[in-house]
Amino acid sequence: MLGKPVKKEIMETDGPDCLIGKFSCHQDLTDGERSFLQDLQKDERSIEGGTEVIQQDETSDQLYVLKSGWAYAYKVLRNGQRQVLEFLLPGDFLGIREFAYNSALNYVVACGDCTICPFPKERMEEIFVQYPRLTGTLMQMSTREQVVLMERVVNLGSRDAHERMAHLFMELYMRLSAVKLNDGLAFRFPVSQSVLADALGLSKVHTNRTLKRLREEGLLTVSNGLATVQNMNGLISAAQFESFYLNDENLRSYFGKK
Amino acid sequence: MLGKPVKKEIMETDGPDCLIGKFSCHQDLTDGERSFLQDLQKDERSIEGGTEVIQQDETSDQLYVLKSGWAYAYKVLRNGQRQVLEFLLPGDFLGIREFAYNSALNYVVACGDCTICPFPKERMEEIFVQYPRLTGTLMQMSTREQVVLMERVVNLGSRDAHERMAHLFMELYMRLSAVKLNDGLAFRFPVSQSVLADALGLSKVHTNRTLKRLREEGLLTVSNGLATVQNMNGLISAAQFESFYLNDENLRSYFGKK
DNA sequence: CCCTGTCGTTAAACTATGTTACCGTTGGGT
DNA sequence: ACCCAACGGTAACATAGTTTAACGACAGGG
Repeated sequence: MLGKPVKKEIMETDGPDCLIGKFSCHQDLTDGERSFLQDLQKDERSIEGGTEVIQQDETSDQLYVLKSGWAYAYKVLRNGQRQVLEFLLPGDFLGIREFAYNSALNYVVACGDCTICPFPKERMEEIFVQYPRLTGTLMQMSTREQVVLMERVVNLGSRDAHERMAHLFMELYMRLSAVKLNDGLAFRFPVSQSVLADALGLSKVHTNRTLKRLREEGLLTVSNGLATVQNMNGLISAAQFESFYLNDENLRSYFGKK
Repeated sequence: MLGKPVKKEIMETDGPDCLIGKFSCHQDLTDGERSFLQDLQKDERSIEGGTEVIQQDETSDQLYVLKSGWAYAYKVLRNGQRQVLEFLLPGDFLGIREFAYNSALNYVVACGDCTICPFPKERMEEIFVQYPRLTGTLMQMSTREQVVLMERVVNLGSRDAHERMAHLFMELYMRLSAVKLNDGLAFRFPVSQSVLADALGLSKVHTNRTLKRLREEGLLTVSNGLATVQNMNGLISAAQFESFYLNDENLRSYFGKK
């Protein structure tokens, strides 16, 4: 608990190619497409934990690829309540939702140190005009994110605290293992209980209680920024988790591949 | 279903052009684009209330434009719970979210009689290849839907029953009045309390209580399939409603227009 | 015509979750 | 070395929301 001499850090498999990797999941890339994508990531910035990458209501013409580390998007209501909308993992775009708007609709903040690759919004328009195949993939990715959001709506609307939390951890586990960022049944989880509470729409206290219950049931432990699934089947059924919506095999292919 | 003699029906301003109208909000259309869109709606079908247009887990290569009437999308959990994900209004696409997947992720069912225009999924791909400007607009529309979903996440995660219900009615009012389907402060609301409950993530009983409270506070009445806002400012502040996210003026333009 | 099912409505008892309050540990700043 | 802020943890109490159950209105079907 203390000296953490061993603090085993899980590799963040970033490499210079996370964007290409992401698109490759959906389609085979031509050389032209490949070098276009590579060009988007030529710029790279390190930011430290807590940095706000995107500010609600502010205008920016930058988009980012999250290359390593975690971030989360949140909104603040007038009464001060904060709602975490989603966790962003390596390979995700930051601000792509805002690119259709004149100003950002939510904050995005790094949770733990991150590497991000900024590029100007206008480059998206190049895609529409010059790379119809990439556009199709982009639409697919955007749809996929919508589907994840819908699942979150179900989570908040229809599940109780216990199911909800189990579901969130399953979602994260699946998303991380899709890009090999898990370490067997464990994964890095750089999220405080209070952020977790705001993601689940629960109070801090109840979040803590629920976490404790998951631990006592032998389903999952979280400590020291590390989450470990102790009983996968148990967790899956506690969450009523359907992996379906996250499964790339269920994605329809438009252009070559899969 | 049959005689319904007087039942004041509010006009559903459909016309043959709801799709074109929708795209025109985002960009000026060329003749080619216009006739392509018109072609998508050449087919037209009437369906009666309760018909399931899209079935969870089933495959279809049809997409639809909802030309008149309301529909809603929902999911069913293993324990039988139903979560309504969104209400679909005239001019909306049905199934566009599924078009990236091999099979549908949720049901879509008509609430009240509807007219829909089916067209094959493949026509979407034509858009990517042949109409980059339409593609950009499509991305914008998809982003917009995501933003609405995010607002729904906030609603379910951070607001209590009263705020939540007020917010939903404000959202619907705004969306309807954007396409002139309101009648002053009133609008058609063909939704039973139990569907409403499943949309808000509340029990039927509490939904009824909350509706009663809104009525007693003089904010909103719902009866006989008709919702009437009695006190707009009151409703807005009860909902902590920010019209921002629904406002087309906040959309960034890529290609001509606005 | 009655019978049955759906819908809105309300009351009372119960329970999941929120609130407030407090404690110990850790780590960074001065 | 100190202090302070952030964080995890827990208990006792307060309340929003659920569950069950019951009633009337209404509509459709035989």
